[in-house]
Amino acid sequence: MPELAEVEHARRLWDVALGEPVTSVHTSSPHARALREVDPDAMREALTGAALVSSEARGKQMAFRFGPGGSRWLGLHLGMSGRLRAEPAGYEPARHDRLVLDTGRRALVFHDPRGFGRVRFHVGDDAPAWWSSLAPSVLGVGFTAAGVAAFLARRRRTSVKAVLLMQERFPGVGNWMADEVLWRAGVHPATPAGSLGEAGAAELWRVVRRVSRAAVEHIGDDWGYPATWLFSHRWEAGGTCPRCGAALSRDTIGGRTTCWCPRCQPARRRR
DNA sequence: GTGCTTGTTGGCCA
DNA sequence: GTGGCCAACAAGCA
Repeated sequence: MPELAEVEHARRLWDVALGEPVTSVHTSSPHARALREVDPDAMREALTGAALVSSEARGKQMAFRFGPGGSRWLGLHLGMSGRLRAEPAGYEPARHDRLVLDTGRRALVFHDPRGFGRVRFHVGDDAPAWWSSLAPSVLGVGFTAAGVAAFLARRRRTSVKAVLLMQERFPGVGNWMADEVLWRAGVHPATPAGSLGEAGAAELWRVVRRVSRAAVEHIGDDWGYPATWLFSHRWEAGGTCPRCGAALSRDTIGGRTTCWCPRCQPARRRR
């Protein structure tokens, strides 16, 4: 389920170890896909003895910084099925644990059965490109209505659903958030991005921010979203629209399973 | 057994 | 070069 809010939540789970030096580093098989971009031995050497000093999430990406000045950069992406956990000291790495950092007081675990997640590592005072080149947060000042309008215009023939999934403009928006946004905006997911126009783009911009902010506020240990959200009904058999009660539609749009309300999000007439 | 899956990438084609 | 689409990656679940 890792989208913006879940990633932010995952990041906080590891923050319990802030200030604690790493005593040992366990990685799964060196040829695991998740580790394809790192040298496990070099990472182990650079992290051992270094304390976790800060963490940050940007969209679906996370950076954990270790050591004096935060010069050791550990980047994590959860992929489809990744989870972060903090376990008591003495934790034994289990199947599909891609990375386990032991601090002596607890173990920080990156668990990812499907292996679409990704570990990156960098040593240096400056942020590596995989961190510094990320798109501006949808909750920050760099995410503007004008930027959204220009992006939609450039991808005018692509379905708005597929466009919302593009991390280069909507970092952190994933499949369920895209559907939630379109449902609230009353836009059919197959609508070509270019047909929304300036007003439609501005509305989409507003709703992306609103859904993102609300998702971050609601994420927590009990992790559930309100029953008034499409999210709560999209996977249940015979799910109905929480706003109008109509049976929800489901189809593949933009290459992903997409759920929408045919009454609240009618297909657009061609102009 | 079948047919899905909350993500990303690379390759192909227009 | 840009935009657009899709298969592939892997494991678990119904």
